[in-house]
This record gives sequence, structure tokens and C-alpha cells, in this order.
Amino acid sequence: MSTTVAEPESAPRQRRKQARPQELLEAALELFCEKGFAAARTDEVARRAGVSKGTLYLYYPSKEELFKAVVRHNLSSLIAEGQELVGQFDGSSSELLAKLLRTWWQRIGNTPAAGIHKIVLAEVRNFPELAQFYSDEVILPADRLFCGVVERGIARGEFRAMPAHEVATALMAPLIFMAVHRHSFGACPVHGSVDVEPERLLGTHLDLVLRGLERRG
Amino acid sequence: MSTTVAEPESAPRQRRKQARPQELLEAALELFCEKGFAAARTDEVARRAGVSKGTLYLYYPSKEELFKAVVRHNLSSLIAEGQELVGQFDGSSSELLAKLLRTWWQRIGNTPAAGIHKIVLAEVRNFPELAQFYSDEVILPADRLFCGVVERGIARGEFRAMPAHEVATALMAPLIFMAVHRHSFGACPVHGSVDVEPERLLGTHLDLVLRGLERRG
Amino acid sequence: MSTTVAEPESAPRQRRKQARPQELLEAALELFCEKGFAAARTDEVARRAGVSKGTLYLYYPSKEELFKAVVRHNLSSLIAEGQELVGQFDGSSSELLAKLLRTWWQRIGNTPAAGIHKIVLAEVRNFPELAQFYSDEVILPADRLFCGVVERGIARGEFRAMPAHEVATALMAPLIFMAVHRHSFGACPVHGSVDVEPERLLGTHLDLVLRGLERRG
Amino acid sequence: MSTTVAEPESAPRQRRKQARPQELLEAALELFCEKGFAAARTDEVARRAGVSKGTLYLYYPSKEELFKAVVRHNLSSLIAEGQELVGQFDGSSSELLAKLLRTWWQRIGNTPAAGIHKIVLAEVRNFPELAQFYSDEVILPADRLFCGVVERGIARGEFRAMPAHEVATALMAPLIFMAVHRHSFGACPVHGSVDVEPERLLGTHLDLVLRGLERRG
DNA sequence: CATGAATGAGACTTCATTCAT
DNA sequence: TATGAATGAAGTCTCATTCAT
Repeated sequence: MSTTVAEPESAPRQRRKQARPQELLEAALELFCEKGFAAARTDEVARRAGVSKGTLYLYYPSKEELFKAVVRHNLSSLIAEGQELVGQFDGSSSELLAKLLRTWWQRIGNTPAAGIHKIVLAEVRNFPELAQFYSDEVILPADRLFCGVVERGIARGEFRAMPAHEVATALMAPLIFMAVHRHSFGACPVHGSVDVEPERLLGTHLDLVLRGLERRG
Repeated sequence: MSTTVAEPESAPRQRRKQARPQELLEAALELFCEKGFAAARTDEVARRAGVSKGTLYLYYPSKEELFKAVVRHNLSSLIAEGQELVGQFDGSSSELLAKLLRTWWQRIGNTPAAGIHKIVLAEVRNFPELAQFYSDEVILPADRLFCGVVERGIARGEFRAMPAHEVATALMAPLIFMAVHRHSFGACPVHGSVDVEPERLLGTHLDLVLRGLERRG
Repeated sequence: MSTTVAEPESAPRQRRKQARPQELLEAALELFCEKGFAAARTDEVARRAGVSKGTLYLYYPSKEELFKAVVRHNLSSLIAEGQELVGQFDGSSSELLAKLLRTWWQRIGNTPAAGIHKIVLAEVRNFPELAQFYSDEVILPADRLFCGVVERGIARGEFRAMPAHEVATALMAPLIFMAVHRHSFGACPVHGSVDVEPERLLGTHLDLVLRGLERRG
Repeated sequence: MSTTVAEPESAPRQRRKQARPQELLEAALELFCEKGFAAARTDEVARRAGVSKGTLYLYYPSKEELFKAVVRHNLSSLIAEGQELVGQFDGSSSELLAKLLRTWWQRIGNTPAAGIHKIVLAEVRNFPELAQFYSDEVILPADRLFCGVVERGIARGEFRAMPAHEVATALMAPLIFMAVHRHSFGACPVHGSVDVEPERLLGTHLDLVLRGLERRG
């Protein structure tokens, strides 16, 4: 009946309000990646989100809290997905590792979220509270995830016995390298720069390191 | 009597003046590594160099130019040493690679110069002209150097045929990861953080990757 | 049954609306006394009155007008009571003065209204139009009241001949001092502060000043 | 000889620098009295002192510290003078009290410094740290001073036995009343206001209260 | 050459006020 | 009437840069 027609007019303001935090987080991520934390201006975050300076402070009490919200929104939930992937997988550890690295690249490295790591690396010394937060929230869980897979491979006799933590770091390093590069030199108009093609590097890296891990027949 | 004054440039006052730019660059390197570019204050650079704020501006016309001078002064000479090492070496390519990575770590990665790389990664987008300079002066030569060694190994039949550029990147990545880490989280008092021990990681990485490169017997 | 609903204006919803301005004035008085005019925030006035910020502006067009309404509402009726007391009294002038001062303390000095005086003293220079209003409405009538009693005492031969206006001011000063003190230092947690006990000060003051006024036997 | 002519040109900059804190304190006192602490703008303090916004912060690290410096500069030294006066005096206690009150009025009450008390009364609840500071630095010493004189009069049999602290408060109250009034309503253009003439009020107050204190012959 | 007092643009943040719903 | 999300002017404070000495 005609009662269903009543709906649309009441929505915009409310829908707008609901969407604000999301819009602000997206604008903030974008600008933080471009400029870094210190050099990013709160005015411009607001402007890119289509709101005024004051509105930003309605949702986040300070620039630092805004940044932490960006981290949580973009990274915290992704770790859990990785854990799930590992839990459900029942192929070989080499395949699992390949799958995990490729997924990481698609879901994080190749995403605006990867820029966060660049920012944190650069500015964490000026925000001690952030160091602890990011370590607890991102670095430790990610490290645990990759160590677990390496240990699985060793336990199942697929990999040589090697120090899991160092192997995990060596596994991640090229991905992090690319992710960071993408948001620094990769975003600059440089002539004749070293061009890293992610998919090829990922393939080569896996080829190299999985072969390095495996026990000799 | 007065004839002994014949070497005026060695008088302490004079030497002090001559050394000013050098002292300022050292103080700036130290502080930029600690705080990053934006958060470092010119007052403190001057204070650490033992001069007044005004004096800084006699030698460098702006904070930005000071930063560029720091980059140039610390990086431009480093690549040449590597080239020399490679030219003189006549052992196996595996040994050369191991030697090269270990030397890089000792001479650059484990040095204040590594802090520069952290800053450049983080802030190059705010200094467009720096991007080209750093790419030409540092990144490209380093890449060429490592590519050369990989190609040498392949040509001599020591390594499998693999894309040299990607292998070179995969080789460098963990070293750069560590170097950057050292100047960010490594300098923060974080409880329960992931602890990377450089020598062990380097050993594991070489073990992994050289085995991955070598042709099967 | 439905006939009992005959008094619609007493329904809770309606009473609530009628009471709004009153509730807002009470909340505003409370908060202005605590924080002063400048530091009091309109959000909190509204919140304490149980309404939204917007509603406040339906009743008072600005913070400044709200403040003036608070002043008017709390002070305008007070002087008349004093006049009545004086008119009905027929004991000695000393007794009348004692009665008047004690009543002032109970009805005004020891009341939130005294807080208003503190605010007005402090901020009247920022509200030029308030100065005239408060002078006409509060200060002059109060002065007239006290002068009248002093003159009565002189006329009846109970007091020495003294300038009535100055005596009236000297009479009021300690009461005003206490009233203001109560709303400033009296409300702060200060260690080892000078502690004024109102009843004792009032007694001592009357003892001192009535004896000073009386004619020598 | 002509060597003495060399002097004048080297002075202005340095003399200027020496005078800065003093000039800033005077401008600050003036503006704080006019507007109160919260409503006074640091820009305007600087402008009235003839310097830029930034220069103010070269001498005082925050608005609050500036205010405390104003208090110290204008009040703290005056208490000591009062103590000295009391110590050296050897007339009657009535004369001492009269002398003390008249001196207080000339040196503080009738001076820009009196405005400070108005400000503190009004805003101390918003600056808890200031409450303690002002109580320790100003109120307690002043109270001790006046109590001492009252007790001297009682001990020497000149005054009746009365509670010294309350008497001291009653003594000070009209002076404080006038001092505060001077900086609030006294500075507003009000028509037909109650006009307190300080010298007359002081005379009447002393007449009243000294007579009230003295023992009956 | 060297100094350091002075500047002033600009950063983050607050809050009285408005207005679409 | 009532709401509360949104605004933006204005406040305190910082810091790269200048310039008289």
C-alpha cells in the first residue's frame, strides 16, 4: 500500500550520520598515507570527508585517537581472517605459506591500509603510546600467525629445522618492503626508478624461499 | 717569533669554523633519525652542534635544504665501496653474496645512515625533488650492484636461472626491514615486542636464500 | 470516567513544558556559580535541565540573554521583603539592624543568589548593559534600605550622628565578603586556608559595629 | 675624549630586552583586570606591551604562568612591607590599625593591583592550582598580619577580648569591598550608582570599628 | 661570521549558535 | 516544540625564519 512510500524522506540525515565515522576514517587513511601523521592537517581530513573541521572532533577526540581508529579499522580485523585461513587449511605447509602470503598481499599490501605501516615506522618514536598499541594490536599477532605456519611445516617434516621466528621475518620482509615502497617512492613521479612488479617479486620470493625451506629429497 | 703563525688554517678558532657545516650535519642526522623531519626542531639541531639558531641559517638556507644536505653527505660515497668489493672478489657467487650482505649490514644497515632511509621512505612524498635524487643516487646503484652479483652467479652456473632483479630485491628486503626497524620500534620501549636479532636473521636469511638459489646437485 | 480529565494543563507533559524556562534558569544559576559566565558551557546547562542544546535557544536567544534572565529571576524579588521587614518593625534600631543583617545572610548571602553577585562583580565590565540593570535593580535599593535604618537610629537618638551612606556600606561589606568568599575560595579544596565561619563573623561584626554606633551613656 | 661617544648606540636592543618582562606584566595586569583571566586574550596582552604574540611566550610559558607572575610581582612583596611597619611601630594599637588600613589602601587597594583579587575571586574555581598558590602567597600572610595587630591590642589592654580572626576579617572586609568594587562597577559608566568615596568610607569605618574595639573607660 | 630576540603564519582544538528533521 | 549534528570563528601555543647588533 501507500504506507511504504513514506520511508525515503526520513533517511538522508540519519544515513549521513551513520556514515560519518567511516567516511572520516577513509579520508584520514588517505591523507595520513600521503603526508604522514605529523604533516597531515586535521582540516584537510575533514574537508576530504566533506565535513567541517569541528565535525571531525564530534567523532574523534583528537588527531591521535583518529589515527588509532584508522589502525583498528584497517588492520585489526584482518589478522583474525588469517588465523581462520590457517586453521581450516589441510594441504601442505608450502601451499599454506604461498596462500597466506598471496592473501596478505591482496588484502593488505596491495591496499591503502599498507600505508599505515609506513607511517608507524616513521613516527612511532614520537608517540610512545602508539608504539605499544601497534605492537600489541598488529605486529605480535601477525608474527604469531606466520611463526605458527613455519612450525607446522617443521613439525610435519616438510621443512628443515630452522629458527621459526627468523624465518617468519624473512618471509614477511619482502612483502613489507613492497608495501612500504608502494606508499613512498612508488607514489612519486621518478624517472628511471627501480620498478618492482609485485606479482613477479612474490612469485620469485616464494620460489626461492620455499625451495630453501624444504628438506632435500 | 711571529713566523710560527705561518699555518693560519690550523688555529683552533679557524678549525672550528671550518668544521661547522660538518658538525651541523652530524647533529641534524642524529636528530632527524630520532624525531623524523617534521618533528625535529631547528633550535635543537643548532644546540647539539653547539651553535646558535641563527648560525644554522648561515650554512643552510632552510630546514629542507639541511635535510637534503644530510642525505647527500651520508649516502653518496657508500655505493662505490660496494662496487670495489665486487670487482676484486674471485670466490664463488654464494660467498660473494654473503660477504656483500654482511658488509652492507655493517657499513650501512647498522649505522645512522640507515635512519636516513627510514626518514626518506616516510617523507619523500612531501619532498618531490628528493625522490629523483635519492632514486638516482642510492636506490638504482644499489640495485645494479646486487643484480650484477646474481647475474654473475647464474652466468657461472652456480645459481638457477631466475629473474635477477626480483632476486636482488628479495635479497635486500630483510636487511632493509631490519635497518628501518632498528630506528623505529627498535628504539621504543615496548613491552613484549617482537625482537629481531640482526645476526641471527642475517644467517637464517642467507641459509634460506642461498640454498634456494643454488642448482640441485 | 473521561470527565476527570477536565484539567488538561496539569498533565505531566504539559507541566513539563511550562516548567522549562524555570528549569533552565536553575541549571544555569548552578553552573554559572560553579564556573563563571565565560567558562560555563551551554551544552551543560541544557543537559542539567534535561533538554537538548537546541531547546535552550528556543527560550533564550543567546548565552548572554540567559545570564541576564538568571540575574533578573533571582534578585528582583528579594529587596521588597527587606522593605517589608523594616516597615513592620518597632523595636530598637540596633535590634532592627541585627535582624536585618541576619535575615540578609539567611535569605541571600547563604543562597545561590550570592553566587550571582560574585559573577556580576567579576564580569560586569564585559556586559555594559548589565551594569545599569544590576545597579538600579539590586545595589541602589539595598543601599537605600540600609541607609534608612541607620538614619532611623540617628533620628531616634539611638546612634551617633554619622554619615549614613558610609555606615551602611561598612555594615554590608563583611556580609558581601563572606557571600562572595563562599562561592570562590570556600568551594576550593585548599590546604591550610583561612577559614571564615559565617555565624561567628556575623556575631563579631554586629558586636563591633553596633557598639561603635551607639551613643555613650 | 671622543671614545665616550661610542656608548649610546649599543644600548636600545639590550635595554629593550631587559624591560620586556616588566612591560608584559603591566600589560597583563591591565588586561586581566579589564576582562578577567579567561576572557583576556594573550594576543592583546602582547600587543599592549608592544610585542608580538610569540614574544610573550619567550618570557612566560603559558597564560596561567603569566598570571601567577603578575600576582607575585604585584602582591607578594607588599606583605613584607606591612610586617615591617608593624614591627617598627610603637604607638597605640588603634593608631597602628589606622595606619595599616590607610597604608593598605594607598599601596594596594587604590592601585591596579587590587584588580587581581577580583579576578581570583571570580575564577579560582576553574584553576585549582591557582587557589593554593594565592592562598599561600597572599591570603594567609595578610590574615596573619592583621590578626597579629588585633592580638597586640588585646594583649596590651587597649582592646576588648574578642576573637582576633573574625575581627581581622571584619576590619579588612570594607577595604576589599571597595577594592573589588573599583574594578567592577566602579569602572562601568552607570548612571545614578551608589558612589563610595574611599577616604570617607575608610574614616567612617575606622571611627566605627576602633570605637567598637576599645574598652569602656 | 655569529648571535638570539623577535616575528607571525599556522597548527590543533573548543564551543556558541544554527537548522534540517 | 524539540532535537542534536553540523558549523566555523576564535583561542592558545609552536616553531621556521629573519635581522639588528
